[in-house]
Amino acid sequence: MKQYIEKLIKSSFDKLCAAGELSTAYPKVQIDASKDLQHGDFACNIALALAKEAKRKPRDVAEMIVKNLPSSPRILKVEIAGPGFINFFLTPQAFQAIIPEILTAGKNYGRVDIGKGQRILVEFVSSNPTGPLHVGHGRHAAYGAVVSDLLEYIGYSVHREYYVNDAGRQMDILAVSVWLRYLELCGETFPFPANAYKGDYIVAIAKNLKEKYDRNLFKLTKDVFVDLPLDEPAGGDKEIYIDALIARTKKLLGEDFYLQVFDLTLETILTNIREDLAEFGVTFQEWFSERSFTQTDIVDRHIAQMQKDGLVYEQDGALWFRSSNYGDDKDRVLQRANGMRTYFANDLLYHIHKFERGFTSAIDIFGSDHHGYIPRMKAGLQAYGIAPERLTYLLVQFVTLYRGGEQVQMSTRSGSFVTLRELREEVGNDAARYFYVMRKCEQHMDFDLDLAKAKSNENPMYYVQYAYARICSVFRQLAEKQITFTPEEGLAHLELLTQPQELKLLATMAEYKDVIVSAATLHEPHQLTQYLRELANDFHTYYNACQFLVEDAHLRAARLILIMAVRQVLGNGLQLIGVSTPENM
RNA sequence: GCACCAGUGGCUCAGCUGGAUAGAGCAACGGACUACGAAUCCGUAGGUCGGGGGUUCGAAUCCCUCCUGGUGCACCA
Repeated sequence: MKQYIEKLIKSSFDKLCAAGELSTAYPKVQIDASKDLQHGDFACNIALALAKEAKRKPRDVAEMIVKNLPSSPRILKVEIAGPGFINFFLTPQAFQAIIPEILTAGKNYGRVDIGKGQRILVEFVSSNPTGPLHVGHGRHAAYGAVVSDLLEYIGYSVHREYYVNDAGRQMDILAVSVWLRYLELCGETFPFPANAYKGDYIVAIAKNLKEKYDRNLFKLTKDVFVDLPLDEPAGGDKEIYIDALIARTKKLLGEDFYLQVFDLTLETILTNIREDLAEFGVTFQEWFSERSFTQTDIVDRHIAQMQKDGLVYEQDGALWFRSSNYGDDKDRVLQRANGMRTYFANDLLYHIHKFERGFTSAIDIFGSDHHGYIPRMKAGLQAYGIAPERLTYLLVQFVTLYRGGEQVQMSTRSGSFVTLRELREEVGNDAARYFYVMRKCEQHMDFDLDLAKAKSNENPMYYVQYAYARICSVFRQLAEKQITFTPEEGLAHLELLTQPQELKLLATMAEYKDVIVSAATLHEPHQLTQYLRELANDFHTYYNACQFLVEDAHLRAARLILIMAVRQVLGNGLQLIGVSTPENM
């Protein structure tokens, strides 16, 4: 409808230009659905935008535009108001036309083709496989999934990717943690390292290890801990201590056995993460392994290329990337003095590789604590000749859990955290999905478990689902009362839909496409939850104001076809955010 | 110290590519079931949009500055 009105305005504008009344360029105009019914259905600000350049009063410009508007069966009247807004009042027919459009498109109502099939890579969650997903990851998962689905809905070809950090020191600490628990299961006792992973899942993996290998991986405690530096509780440094312990473990077990422990640990945790996400309705096209990527020669080749291009220099035995030439605060190390590549080096090349794989753009959904990382990554891409705008960072703020009015303390290392799985079991997938995307991503989220569990009417998800179920219930009543109804009957009498509540519902439904496009392009799923609440509210209001199953067969059919369209839009929206559409509750 | 995000009714938030009287929900108060589900609806009350400057026809929105909260500033990942 907006586009339609814009066309009318453009036509009037062109006419004025041709007549020499106006000589300015067509400005950026805004056409918005009015908040206040007194301001009509849509308002346009073109006169205010033009006034300055045309050197006329806004209201005069508005008058000229209105005078030259082509007439249309969809426009009831046009008024000039306030400082120079042009308000459009639509005819009921204009609203009613939305119903056949919705019902014809069905599940695809709302789909548009803005993306034109462009390939876009969305990387999200990418949590280190060092433990189960917790509630923070859940927000990333839900948000990333909905953003991806929305982009797909507007015509992009979306590739959802999980970057598996299966290399590096954290993974070694994890493997050692498991092995030490294994030793305990073999009957050894010793103080557990301060910096090791302590969650129950570590013990569970150790049990598997014990079952699979019995005592084949066993080493005596005294051999493991002999001549190690002091751990933190003893006054030492926990980082130095754990590194020494990793080296000792590798030495005692040998490379093959160490890898067995490592792989079993990784596989167990990764499988758990995969299943957890799948149950949450979040799936990926690709699980991209850091380890296998860094084992290729791509990384070395790219670093060599950067050296050749003069983007890199050597200092204190390390290899530095001149990121400060590209807007970063300082230069960054790619290769440490000990010959090891930094995480940044691998990650940068991974991102370059994304574009080499043919994606026109990429989105990274990261925790907001990574914000400082963005400039160096963009610098790296730019240095490589990849326009930094092709990579978009979406930063997701933390989730704080409240239970019994108190903040739940969370720490991955100490193992005291609430997992996504626990959350899903407590509040259900639907509520979790809905709540996670209800807030814009950069907004810090307080998640009150008691409230979410309460399943009271404070939960906006129930409100929307209830509207859907209520409509289903009406159609069940229809069957019980053996009233016949066909969509054709309804479509034939749309002109009977003239009640204010009916026009409001039609107007809200007509906005759906705009909401989808806006939510998708701005990566703001909360716009959709907000919209669904409004549509549900319009329906509930209608429900209380008018009866559907009335005597008059024509009116009845028209009303039924209307709520059928409402059900379609509610269903499409709920599906997009990954929430079920129960026919009764 | 530098950087990023946030600061809107009692609470949780929307509005932020400048637009008409700042919107919802919850909580509070008052109403509506002999009708398709009252898990609903309708109404009332409640706000110096963190403070102060500026830009302009117009600022919650843009600029500057200050204050508060969170986060980040490794040859860790």
